[in-house]
Amino acid sequence: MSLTSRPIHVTYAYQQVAEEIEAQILRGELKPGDQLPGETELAQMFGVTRSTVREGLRQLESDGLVHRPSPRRLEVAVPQADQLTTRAGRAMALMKVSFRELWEVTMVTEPLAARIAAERASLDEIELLQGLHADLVAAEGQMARTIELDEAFHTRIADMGKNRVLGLAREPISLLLFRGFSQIAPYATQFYKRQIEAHSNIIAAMRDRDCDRAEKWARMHIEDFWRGAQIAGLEDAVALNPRALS
Amino acid sequence: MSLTSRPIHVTYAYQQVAEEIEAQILRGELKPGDQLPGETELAQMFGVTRSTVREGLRQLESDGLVHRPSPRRLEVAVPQADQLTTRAGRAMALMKVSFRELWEVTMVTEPLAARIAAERASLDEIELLQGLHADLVAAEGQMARTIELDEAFHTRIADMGKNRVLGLAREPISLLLFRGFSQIAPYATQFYKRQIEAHSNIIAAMRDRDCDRAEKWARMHIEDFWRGAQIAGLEDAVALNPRALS
DNA sequence: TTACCGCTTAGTGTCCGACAATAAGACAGT
DNA sequence: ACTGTCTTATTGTCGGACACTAAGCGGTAA
Repeated sequence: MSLTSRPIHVTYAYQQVAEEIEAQILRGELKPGDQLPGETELAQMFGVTRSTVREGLRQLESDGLVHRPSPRRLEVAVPQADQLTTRAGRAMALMKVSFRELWEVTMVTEPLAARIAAERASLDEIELLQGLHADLVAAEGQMARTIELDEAFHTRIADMGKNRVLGLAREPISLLLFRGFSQIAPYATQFYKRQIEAHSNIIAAMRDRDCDRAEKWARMHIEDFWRGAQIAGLEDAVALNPRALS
Repeated sequence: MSLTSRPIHVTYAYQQVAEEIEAQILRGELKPGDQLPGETELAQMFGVTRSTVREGLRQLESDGLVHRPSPRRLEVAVPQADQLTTRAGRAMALMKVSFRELWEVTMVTEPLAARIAAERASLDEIELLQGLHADLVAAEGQMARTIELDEAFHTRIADMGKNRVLGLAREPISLLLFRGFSQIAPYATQFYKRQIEAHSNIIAAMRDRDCDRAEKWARMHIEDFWRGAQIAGLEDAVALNPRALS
């Protein structure tokens, strides 16, 4: 007997509060920056206790839909990318994703990022990127710093393409992947040179507005990374959560 | 004058509760499926009231780190992809991302998905995909159903590649993009035929384990989508939140 | 024995009331 | 107009309370 039973949806009061406010935000009745009534008032409005409202608010807060600049102000939040990044990164770490999985995706995101950056970046932005690259060159030998700067370099490129979807999608992935570099660096000693070469070429290509070249160098750069992972024998190793390292 | 001010981090009790439990999960001291102590006990452990514990738990709950199968059981959750999808989709909708942004990324994710699926999918999986395709063919003319099935088709392909990172990254994007198709469909009448053709060819390529061909057809398929958007003049239109349509 | 059934109980969801700390706004002084 | 003080509303936290129900227990029946 197959009796199609939809799991009944018991909605607790605090959930309803959260959902109602969420719905209003999603429908645009509440716009980012708008201030919400105080807890007591909300409690009255919904006909529940303040405790109940609070639980709902905590949920919305951690959903990133509302936000407290100060304990006194409760306002509709503009969605924060880093919130999502944290969450996605955590999820991937808990899922124990392998470097291979991360790499495969990075292998398409970074070239795309380089391509559209080459197409759209302003000269100022390219200059800033150059500065970041200089820092990276100067940091030769310091692994932790190198990783941090490399990651920043790639994120910057992604931002330059002015594609927020790409930014959102790639950030948690590149975070995990590049951080993981600390595990492979000891095995890939000549990686630094190749990295610098690749970065230089990407910048040069961007100066020339040569999308194809920028894309190609980005791809080669990520391929190099993979070679390092192969040498280190970490292709199917699990990427660690950056936040768990502290 | 640039005075580097780190924003002081006032951690309220409920936050500390949440953070402490989160840390234990991330460190692996608490593994998915583990049951947590009751609220009263937690309150004693942390030396706070139950109300405070509850607020912390609500936060963790909506973070997807813990989860209540029944009100009595509070256990460490295995991260749910759909939670992240919802959140990311909401964020993108609120950021008012354009079809162009969505499309640019989809243009690299879907071909990748097709490629690795062609490489790794089992014959059974390909068969199942074929079935999905048949449903889609049968649904000709019904836009809503077509969109739904198309979306399912692409998601299925992504799953077949056994890359969870790709799955996580592409899902919210494709959701927004394909749902958006309802806005362009009226303008792209011959799209259905091309869609079916593309899907057929992808499946055929997968049967032959021809990664390149699978990738190529996926790319063409997504390109077609873009042509539709161009005809409809929606390249820079804002994608609507699917959840806001209800 | 195993399977079923009602009872007990611990734990949740919600409520109420309270209090110290403090941010925000009003107000006054220069 | 700017700065400093005062008031007050609101938050974070507390403690206690109660109805409801899921889970475990023990007893009964097959």
